[in-house]
Amino acid sequence: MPVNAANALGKRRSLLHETRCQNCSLSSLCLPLALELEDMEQFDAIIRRRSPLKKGESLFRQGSAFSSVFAVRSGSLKQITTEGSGEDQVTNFYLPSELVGLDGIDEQTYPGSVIALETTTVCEIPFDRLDHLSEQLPELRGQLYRSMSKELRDDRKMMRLLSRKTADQRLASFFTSLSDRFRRRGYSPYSFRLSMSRADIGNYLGLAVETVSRILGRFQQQGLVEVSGREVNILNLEALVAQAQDDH
Amino acid sequence: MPVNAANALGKRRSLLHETRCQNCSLSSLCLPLALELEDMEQFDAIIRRRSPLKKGESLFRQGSAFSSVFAVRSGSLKQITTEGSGEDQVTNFYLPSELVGLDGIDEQTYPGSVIALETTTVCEIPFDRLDHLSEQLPELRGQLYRSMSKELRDDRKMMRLLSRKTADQRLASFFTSLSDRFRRRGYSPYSFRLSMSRADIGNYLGLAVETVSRILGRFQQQGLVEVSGREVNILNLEALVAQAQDDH
DNA sequence: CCACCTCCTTGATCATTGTCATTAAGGCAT
DNA sequence: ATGCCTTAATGACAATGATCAAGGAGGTGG
Repeated sequence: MPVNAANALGKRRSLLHETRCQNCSLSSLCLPLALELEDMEQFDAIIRRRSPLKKGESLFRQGSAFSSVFAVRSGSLKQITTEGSGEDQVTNFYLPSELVGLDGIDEQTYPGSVIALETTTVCEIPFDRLDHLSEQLPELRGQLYRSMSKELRDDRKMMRLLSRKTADQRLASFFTSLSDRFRRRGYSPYSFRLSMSRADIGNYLGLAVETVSRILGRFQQQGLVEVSGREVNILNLEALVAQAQDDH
Repeated sequence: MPVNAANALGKRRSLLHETRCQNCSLSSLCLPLALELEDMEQFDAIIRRRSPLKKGESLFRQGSAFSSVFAVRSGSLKQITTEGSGEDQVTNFYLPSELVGLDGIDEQTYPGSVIALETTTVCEIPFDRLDHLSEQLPELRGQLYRSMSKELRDDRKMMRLLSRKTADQRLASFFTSLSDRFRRRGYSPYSFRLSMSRADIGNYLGLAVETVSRILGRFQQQGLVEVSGREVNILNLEALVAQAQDDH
């Protein structure tokens, strides 16, 4: 019994340890990044931890009532929006530390479904409490503004990609952007695993699956990358970056 | 002299009248829309009025330091971003009551130049003062969040348009969207003047100018619209809306 | 009022990428 | 392991929209 109790305590402590912002390895990237320890505790107190999502499970569905934004803790997700009877459209991929659901504030419903691409854990941040806390914590407020602003900026990049770049440039951009995001998160920028399918990539980039396949093949022949299934090895990042630029 | 004084006073009053949020015809659409009269006065106090921009003049240039967001009071503008040695990309058009510059918060520089398409007046809202005021006025804060969220949502729509819609659907979407925005602002949704060139439209929609011209011609033959130069008459809005949808 | 310059239109041709079809490979459950 | 079902690769063909070329319209300044 004492042993069990000790175990239970240990478990609880480790759980607690894992799930506090102060101890989170993402704290330098995530929403509370600008907060003092004391303030971070306040922020920490409004967070709701979720049990992990399994691959394919949805965090929320398009059209459901907006209540929270979510910070990705581990794993990855995609956002898909369905319009009319039309086909789904992948509008975003989310990696750890990124904020999901900000586009639901305006109309108080989520404009797309967000689905786990692998086993994924998120921190749920009830928006009304976040807003209220942001009243007292200017740094938090600023970070929230910055997060939204950054997403706007990224969207502009995406629009440029979709309206001006060739299929090759799109794929190159996709890989260099992923590489960069991994680098920022402390992972290898050269070697990673795609958590999304070719279909997801194509849909996101406005390309047919076949085109994605073909170009991946071409990139391999050119010695830019080495792709085996979903494992990616970037062999020549420079060249890939150059390729991604739409000025030549 | 007394006459002159009276004139001057009259001028000043009318200027004052015109330039206060309470009296602004856009107050039901603009940032302070949720504010009580008393709060609106506070908001009003931080606004800086700008002398009108002439056609082609820029509100700010890409890369210049971020300091303010701007609410369009009259006229219209376009945002263009230049990347590398690549061509310009039109990323947005702004109509009265819309907020310009929100994508500059994150990196503290404006990610694109914003240029008047006609004689245009804007209200300048210094961001630090806006942020500070938003601490005391939850409604203002909420409206700011909503504005950014709406822009994110609109961006998703644009991405969908760019990656999944045909040229015809893009043009149809463009017209129905404009129509709707004019309607909300109390103008005719059927008859309006385009302040942007065909080149701007094409660039924005990811199409060549020639394609824009051709499709406009086709729309006229089909009796959907009547276009003469930059004057637009929508003859069959229903059909145009149907055309804009990407499900058939 | 004319000339010039920009903006717009229209036609012909070409290229990129999508679609269709088929095969191969990989993952998961029985 | 075996087989099924999903995912990926590759080839042939077609289509949408870009590019190139040239002419017309409209507006602005001399």
